[in-house]
Amino acid sequence: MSPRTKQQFKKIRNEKIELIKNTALKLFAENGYASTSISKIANNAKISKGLIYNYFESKEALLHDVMFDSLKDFANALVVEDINNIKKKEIIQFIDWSFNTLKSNPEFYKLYFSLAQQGQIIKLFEEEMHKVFGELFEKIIMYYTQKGEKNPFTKARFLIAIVDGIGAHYLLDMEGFPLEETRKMITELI
Amino acid sequence: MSPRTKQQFKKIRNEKIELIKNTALKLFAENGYASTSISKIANNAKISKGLIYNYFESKEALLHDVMFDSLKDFANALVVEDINNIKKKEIIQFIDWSFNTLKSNPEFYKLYFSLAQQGQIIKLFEEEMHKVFGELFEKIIMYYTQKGEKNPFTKARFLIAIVDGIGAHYLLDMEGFPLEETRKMITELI
Amino acid sequence: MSPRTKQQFKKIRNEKIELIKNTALKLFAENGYASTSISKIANNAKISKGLIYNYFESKEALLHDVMFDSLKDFANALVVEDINNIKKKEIIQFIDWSFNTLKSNPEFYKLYFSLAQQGQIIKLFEEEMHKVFGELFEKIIMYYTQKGEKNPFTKARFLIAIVDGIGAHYLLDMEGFPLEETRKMITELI
Amino acid sequence: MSPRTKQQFKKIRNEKIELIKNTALKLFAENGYASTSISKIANNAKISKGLIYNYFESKEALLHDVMFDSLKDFANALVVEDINNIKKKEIIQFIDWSFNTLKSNPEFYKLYFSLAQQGQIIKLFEEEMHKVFGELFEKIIMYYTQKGEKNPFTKARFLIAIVDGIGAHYLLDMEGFPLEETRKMITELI
DNA sequence: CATGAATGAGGTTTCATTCAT
DNA sequence: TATGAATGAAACCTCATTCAT
Repeated sequence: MSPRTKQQFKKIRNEKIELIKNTALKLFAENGYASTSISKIANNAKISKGLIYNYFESKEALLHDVMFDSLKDFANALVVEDINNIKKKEIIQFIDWSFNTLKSNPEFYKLYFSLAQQGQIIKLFEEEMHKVFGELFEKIIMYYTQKGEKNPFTKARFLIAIVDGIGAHYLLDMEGFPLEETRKMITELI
Repeated sequence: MSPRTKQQFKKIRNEKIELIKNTALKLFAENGYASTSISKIANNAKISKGLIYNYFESKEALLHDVMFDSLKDFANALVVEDINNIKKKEIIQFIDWSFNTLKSNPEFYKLYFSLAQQGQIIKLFEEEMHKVFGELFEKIIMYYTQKGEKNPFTKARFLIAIVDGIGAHYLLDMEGFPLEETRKMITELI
Repeated sequence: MSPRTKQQFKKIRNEKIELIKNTALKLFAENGYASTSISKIANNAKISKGLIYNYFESKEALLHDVMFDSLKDFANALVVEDINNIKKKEIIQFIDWSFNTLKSNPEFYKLYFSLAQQGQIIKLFEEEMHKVFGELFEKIIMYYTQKGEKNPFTKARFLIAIVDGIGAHYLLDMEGFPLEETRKMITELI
Repeated sequence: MSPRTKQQFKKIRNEKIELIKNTALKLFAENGYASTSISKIANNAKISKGLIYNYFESKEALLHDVMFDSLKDFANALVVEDINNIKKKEIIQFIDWSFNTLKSNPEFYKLYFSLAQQGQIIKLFEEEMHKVFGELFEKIIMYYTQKGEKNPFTKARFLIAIVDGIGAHYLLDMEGFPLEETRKMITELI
């Protein structure tokens, strides 16, 4: 039992933090944020309650970090080569990415949809959300503008709304919902 | 000195039940079901906690009744004159009705969207939801079938999903979201 | 609907009082005093809660009156013709009476046994109990004294204790318990 | 800074569990199960309400564990050397043990007597009770059978009933009741 | 005499958080 | 770093009692 090096400590820290966040995301998504207790998270992760408070200031801070992680991925999801000439293919790639992560990481979306309407809680990561979705939104507006659409703003709002709508309904019935076919329908709309 | 008549009692009952349900709906929608305490509802309605339990067996029963009321309205929203010949106009009227009630009664939708992803809670009114949305869904499938669409099922799913998507995004930003224009876009899609 | 006479009112009063006391006794015996709510009694008797408070000051007062009624019967149960010459037959008749009422009115005994050990509650009818059981006890002591027993006090205590023991066990298993045969055993002991 | 060892935690747990059970038994016995609140138990034990729920799932679970503990002692109280030849001395030793624990641990008996008549609650530890008292009862039947009694079943029922009767009356008047002398009377009956 | 709406104190239970080790 | 005992506020709920009619 030689003393651990700083690096070892750091590794342990990071592993534990990931474990806690993943467990929290899973349980928040399954049962809702308010109905998931810190105890449940600790039990599920097979650690103690106290340890969670070593890494996160509060339950709210944990939720924030959980959401932040997933939101970060969005920031880089709509890659645009030339901002002055956004291509349809790039938009479609973004939609595809969204649907793929919806399938591979449904927990985040479930949590997002269940919290989205709750003012108090959404404030915890309002800033990040605005930043990420704002940028995304801007690019789509620009795309439609460049395409010569009359109402690029409305078009962009519409596109994002229906992607979310499809996502939400897919999560409500993952077996029955025709995700691939609706994906194509959206693609045709763009 | 004679006791109130049965009618008088019934009137009091019904008024208080309405008061409680309306207050509950408002608060559930604002802050979520789990985060809304019975105390808050009582304070907001200016009655005692105990009275709520005079009229509702539990917090869950209250939620059930609140949802049930609004769900009932849906049952009659898509009026079809001839089931063997559903008209485009009828579908559009339903969409219009949905958007109008979204504006006039946003609380129900907020609550619906925030609960939709939570299996445990949705079970409270699963039966009603299945009945109402099931019938709605059937009619839309029939409409597309009668129109000769190749994938009426997918089309129907798609339509409902994007209506929900628009609804959700409208609620997230009631001032900024272009509801009227997106409504037209949907209409064109049908 | 001519106005009721005073007698009619009195009759209604008495009938209602009996109804309430009987219902209360039944429910207290079944589920315990503390676990029986005034509401349950009202529902069971098909009257309103308020009416109970018309006739009884409080739940405790109701319990008192319920117990008092049954206790009164005890007062006259051990009939003694000549106090200076109590006969064995008279004692046996009392035992018989006890066992008969045990069978015909088990509720009172159940309630009595379940409350007997609870100091706070027993105080509600301590006075009556002392009076009734005291007199009873005195007579049995006298009987044993007249018979020339060395320890009449102990004998009396013993007799009452075992009658209660038999009673309690009979109530615990009314079908299986050999009441008649144990009654004979007691009779032989006297 | 290292966490307490498992043994240290176990010791703390066990001590607190004992403290809570002892306090609960005392208060349940004094005022009855239903009339004893968790708050009272916590105050009496000088701990917080919450801690009780760390160790017991519910008030009912606490009652169960409290009863279970005491019932276990009964299981070994009637020691029989040769099951085919149960001796009078062994029965008497059991009676003696009963009376001694009645004096040293009256709380359990008080609680037992006050709950015995309440079906709902008794179900919490019905299984344990049946096991313990069933075995006891069997042995006494066998004893009377081996002695050549005509009605060993009735005799056994009678014996247990009167022991309980004596116990109950002793608890009602611990100073005045002649426990020693009634004990002898029972011994003579066997 | 009779009703049941209404209250509020107090009951059981949950849980985020703290802290000694 | 890690544990889980401990707290206390607040949640859901019950119920004896009051009172206007």
